[in-house]
Amino acid sequence: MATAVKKPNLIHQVSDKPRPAMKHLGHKTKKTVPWVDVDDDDKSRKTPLKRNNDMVNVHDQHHSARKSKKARHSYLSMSDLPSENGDASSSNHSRRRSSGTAGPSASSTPRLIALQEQRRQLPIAQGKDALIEEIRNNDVTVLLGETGSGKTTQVPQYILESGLAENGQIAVTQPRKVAATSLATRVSTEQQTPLGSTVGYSVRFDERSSSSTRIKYMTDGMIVRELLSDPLLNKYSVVIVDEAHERTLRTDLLIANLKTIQKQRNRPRDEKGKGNADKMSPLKIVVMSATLDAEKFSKFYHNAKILYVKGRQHPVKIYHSASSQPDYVDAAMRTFFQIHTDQPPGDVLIFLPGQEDIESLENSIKLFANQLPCDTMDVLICPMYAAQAPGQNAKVFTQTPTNTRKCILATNIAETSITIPGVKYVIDTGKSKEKRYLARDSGGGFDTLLTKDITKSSAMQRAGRAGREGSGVCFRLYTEDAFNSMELSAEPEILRVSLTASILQLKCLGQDLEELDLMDKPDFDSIISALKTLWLLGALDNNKKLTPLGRQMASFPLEPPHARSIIASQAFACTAEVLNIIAVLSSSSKLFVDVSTFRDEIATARQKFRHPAGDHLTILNAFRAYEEVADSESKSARREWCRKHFLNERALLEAKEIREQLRQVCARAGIDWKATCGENEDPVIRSLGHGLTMNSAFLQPDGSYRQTMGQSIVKIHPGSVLCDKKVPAIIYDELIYTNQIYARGVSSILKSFFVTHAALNQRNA
DNA sequence: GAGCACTGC
Repeated sequence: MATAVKKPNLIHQVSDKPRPAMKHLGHKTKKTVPWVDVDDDDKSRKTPLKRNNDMVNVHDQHHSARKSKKARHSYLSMSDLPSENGDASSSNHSRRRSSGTAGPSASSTPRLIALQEQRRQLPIAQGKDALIEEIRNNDVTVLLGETGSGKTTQVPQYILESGLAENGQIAVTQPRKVAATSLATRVSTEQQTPLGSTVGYSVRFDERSSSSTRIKYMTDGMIVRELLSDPLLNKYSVVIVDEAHERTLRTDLLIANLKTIQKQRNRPRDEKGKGNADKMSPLKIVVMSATLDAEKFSKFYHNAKILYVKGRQHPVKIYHSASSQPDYVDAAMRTFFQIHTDQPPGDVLIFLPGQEDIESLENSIKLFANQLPCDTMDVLICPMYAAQAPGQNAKVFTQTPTNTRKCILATNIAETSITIPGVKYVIDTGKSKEKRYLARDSGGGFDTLLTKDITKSSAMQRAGRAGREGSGVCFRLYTEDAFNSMELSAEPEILRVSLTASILQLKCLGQDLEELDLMDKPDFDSIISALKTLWLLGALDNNKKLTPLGRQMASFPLEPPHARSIIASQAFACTAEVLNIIAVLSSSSKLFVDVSTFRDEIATARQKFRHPAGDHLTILNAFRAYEEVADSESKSARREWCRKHFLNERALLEAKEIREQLRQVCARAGIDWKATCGENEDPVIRSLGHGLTMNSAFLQPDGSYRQTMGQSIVKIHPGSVLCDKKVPAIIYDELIYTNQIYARGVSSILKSFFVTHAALNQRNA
């Protein structure tokens, strides 16, 4: 705990130390502020973010790139681009009805006129013609656009108006569902067409598009899934990969596939001839990134041209700590009170790695806030993290009461996923938790979840959160040197997650991950580990070739072990039960919410669902109980029931949607999803066992559990109903290393299962 | 006695 400090006046203590690193103090030359101002001069007060070292580097990189003969990169700032006469519909290339995009005559309401005016004011609007020209002349274009440039909403519309996509749709991929749906809504408003006509979206469980759809916002997972039915993506004539810098696993797979698809689709075209007698229409690729690694995308696509568009952000003043702050929770608290007592009103957003630190800081701040003089503003603390009880997170969005300063304690959830209004100050601890898969050639790999230093991109993103509505201030609890030595951007996901599902999916496309032309190639160990898992599940044969079982597994939108469990349930006639469990496990939110203050109440409420066989059947009990209530009660009664039992209804509602989708897949595969085993639940565990064979452990004489595939000692996670129980053998959903290796989602299983299962596998092999 | 960043099909 960080509450070693007893008196509020000690808040300033840290700043009384010598400050050798200090170069310049801001306008407030208070001795007590230990901050280093990164703006040595005031020339760029308008865009202090640009003053960051890596932004400067971009210029340097581009300058040197321009000199190099090989690289074709150019630095097109908005001032370099020819400006356009303002009316988008006057574009020479516009062959479509102008949809009233910017023409004043077409707009009817003042709101729409304002909207079109807003569009014209976006930084990217001035570079429109040059941008379209580049896209027209190049197969691949890399667009580096800062936040607020308008690239995501405008570029697809420019392409549509230019007629570049006449033979197909324009796909715009996003890593997150909310982004895809909200962008589609926004852009369809701008186009003055109903959502789902000209502009639509496609995300899991939700599709709004039609045969007339020209611009389709979709998740990257969705388009990778589409590869299975349309390997050349013939539907699309332009694919825009947005947020490419995030380097999600699916974005990387898409980028690799687009390269080979483009080679095939653009090949028959005669270099000179415009006559497109070929059946295949060419594909244009636009890669959009918000950070500085655009070079990498360019190199990957044969030195594709990089275009740069300025962003629009309010100025954010950045201070670095003069010395490093090992106890970042304590440092965050001191900084918060410095802001609270010295700075004008405005909410504070503090970035912390996890729930534990958030709770600890919440307690410290509460303790001190009570001791402040009466004339200071009140403090309203809003913790915010994904695992938090739903409804608690909503507190963040409520209007801050008068004479109150909101203090938001958030994880990375507030970095990209959620934008919180009213934030003027950001405190950045420089830390986040990162999940990383540790492959073991024994096959018993596991995830680690450890606190790590963030990257420069991340630090800039966090600082930017202070400048959403007006100028802001960001206090970094690390030195400028520490910032300079940070990695530029996060390691791509493909290098740190389990590849099991992706390798299976690629096998269905006839591709091998190890032969794919990827921007970053994963470790050999990681591939071997995934191949081994797939072989164990029966998805691959001894020659690494896809089996019919593997193909069937890939048809489920699930992790291979879960898909395997469902397929196994057919033989045990308990598909109904297994689907219920897998659906809840696949839900993005947790069913059992933990609020530490109600621990005892939660334990009592959960007792009702507790199943001696473990977590899987406990989940089944809870889901069944909910469905009984759901059938007979009103919506509000259901909600109340969930609240009373500390169940997250959102998880249950999502599980029902997933279950419906899984039932459809089952029906297509000829699996009877209605098959039920009734009261005898032993077959359920057996089905799960077929999917989780590699996730099993045996009890040792000393009372610990040891992996069956690997040598690690694992502990049952405290959140499990089997915690502290000693059963001969367990299966688990996942293994996660924090302080120890914990097994989560645990069920008891007969040891003999593994003997018969192994025999069965051998016979099949 | 002890605990868990975030996505996606």
